[in-house]
Amino acid sequence: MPKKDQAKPATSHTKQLPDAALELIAHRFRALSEPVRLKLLSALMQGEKNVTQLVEAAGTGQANVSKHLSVLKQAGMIATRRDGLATICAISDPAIFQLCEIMCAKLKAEHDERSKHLAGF
Amino acid sequence: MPKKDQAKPATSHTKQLPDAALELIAHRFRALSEPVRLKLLSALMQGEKNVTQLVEAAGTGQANVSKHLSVLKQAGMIATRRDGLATICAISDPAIFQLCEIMCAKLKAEHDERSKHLAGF
DNA sequence: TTGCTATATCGCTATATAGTGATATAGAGT
DNA sequence: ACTCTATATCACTATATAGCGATATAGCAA
Repeated sequence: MPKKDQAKPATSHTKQLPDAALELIAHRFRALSEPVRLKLLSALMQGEKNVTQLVEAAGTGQANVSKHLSVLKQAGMIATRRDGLATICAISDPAIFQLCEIMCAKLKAEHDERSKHLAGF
Repeated sequence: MPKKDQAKPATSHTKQLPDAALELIAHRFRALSEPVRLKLLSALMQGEKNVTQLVEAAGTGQANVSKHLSVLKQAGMIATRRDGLATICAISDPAIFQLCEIMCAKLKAEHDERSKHLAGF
């Protein structure tokens, strides 16, 4: 019979993270894997905003923004509260800043590298 | 005619990152958004490995692993070299470690939070 | 050459999800 | 009650991609 993963790691040197944890981590990275959601987070880095403001910032439809916001919320990246008619959104996890900084630095480094290749042109 | 994004930011206060950069960043986060790819990276954190070893570690088919590796390679996260019959893979960007550490810490914090809620049970 | 092994690629199916327009719900004002 | 505004949800289409089996390619050995 094929060996199946149990709750405890079987050999303790084969895998350092159980599959369930990998799925949770992948799910969170996935929340950051869409340009519209990054644009929403980028807008929220300047401070909390209501959905109408975010629709304006995102440049896509209201229904679409609403869905993207629920993805970010489920991933624990933003929090929402109701204020009268408006739903106010704010970044709820400062780790977002670190993650985006690292990824941006990576991008910038690669961009500089590409520019260097064109320098002698 | 509908207004299209030009190369230069129009107003310079509406968006801090151009759409093209957001797409590149999203693309890189997307490479980290699949459990199998995270498992591959996790295996590579112990040192470089050939594809056969990675197929074993990933627990999925060889064709699938090959595709996932090409995604990671295109995202600049791993590098490959040929050694006889084997293709040796290695993590090419130390930023991966930071990204995963932050995400894991986030997960752990949330898990501890959930456990606390069950503490009085 | 032939054969074997390691890896990559192709063709396909199934699933997930981004986007849209229409509708539903919630809250405030009349 | 009705109306307006803000947001959420539904129904649908289109696209992307994970996974699989089969095939192709590359390198080594005989």
